[in-house]
Amino acid sequence: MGEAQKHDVFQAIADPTRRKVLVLLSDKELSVTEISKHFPMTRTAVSKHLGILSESGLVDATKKGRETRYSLQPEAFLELKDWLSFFDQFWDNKLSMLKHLVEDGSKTE
Amino acid sequence: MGEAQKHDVFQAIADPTRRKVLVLLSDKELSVTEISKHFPMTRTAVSKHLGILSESGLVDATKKGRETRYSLQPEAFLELKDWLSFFDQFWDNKLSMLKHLVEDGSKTE
DNA sequence: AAAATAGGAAACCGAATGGTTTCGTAAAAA
DNA sequence: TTTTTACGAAACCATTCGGTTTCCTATTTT
Repeated sequence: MGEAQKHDVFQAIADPTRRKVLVLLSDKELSVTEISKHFPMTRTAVSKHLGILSESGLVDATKKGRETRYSLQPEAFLELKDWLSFFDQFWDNKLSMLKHLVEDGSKTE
Repeated sequence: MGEAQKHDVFQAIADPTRRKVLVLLSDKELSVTEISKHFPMTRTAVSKHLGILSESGLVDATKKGRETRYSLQPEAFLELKDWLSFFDQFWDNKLSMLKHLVEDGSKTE
């Protein structure tokens, strides 16, 4: 019950390599070795990235024989969407305000 | 034209302090000193966070006399929304698959 | 003019990050 | 059974990160 969970979803998507991994996994589940082929770094490095992704809940790791299949865990994106959606209101307001300003023409064209 | 831009939006929102700053700024524009009151750290530390946020484009910094007013730049959230929305399709599919599974009743209730 | 206020720049520090190589182990193939 | 393959754990390394203190420069206020 006392899982520390060192990495959350926000940290997980902060790294470009990890974001690319997520895109790769959106197509189909893959092993570490398969994923590694897409990156100019060692398999171990990719493995660590997968560790962080799986710790954050964004991907699932399932052992199948001697290999581990990594797959997307789309539900985990909800936390991100929820946080982002909070700012939607302001985005809308500010955008319509901007529209107003432009239409009012405070700038002599 | 050759702006390096060390910090992008993904890195910017990775830190919990910065996420909280964004929420604060969503209410109204604030100065560094005002924002600092909400955190158990020095004004300088908060100032650095604001530097990163403003570098990423998520906030705007405008000097007004001796103080700097920081405000939300909601348009910058679009990059995040866009990236996230790519995964919506998979989220939807998996969710409806799950729904199916549940409705089919593979679990004897 | 003097004092107070707002805030950034610089130097510094410990811990975290992203990467490497090396090694051990379990499963599959020969 | 021997060998190959898949992979993680560990130790290590340079750089970045989040924070501090100290100091300097503008603006306000008095």
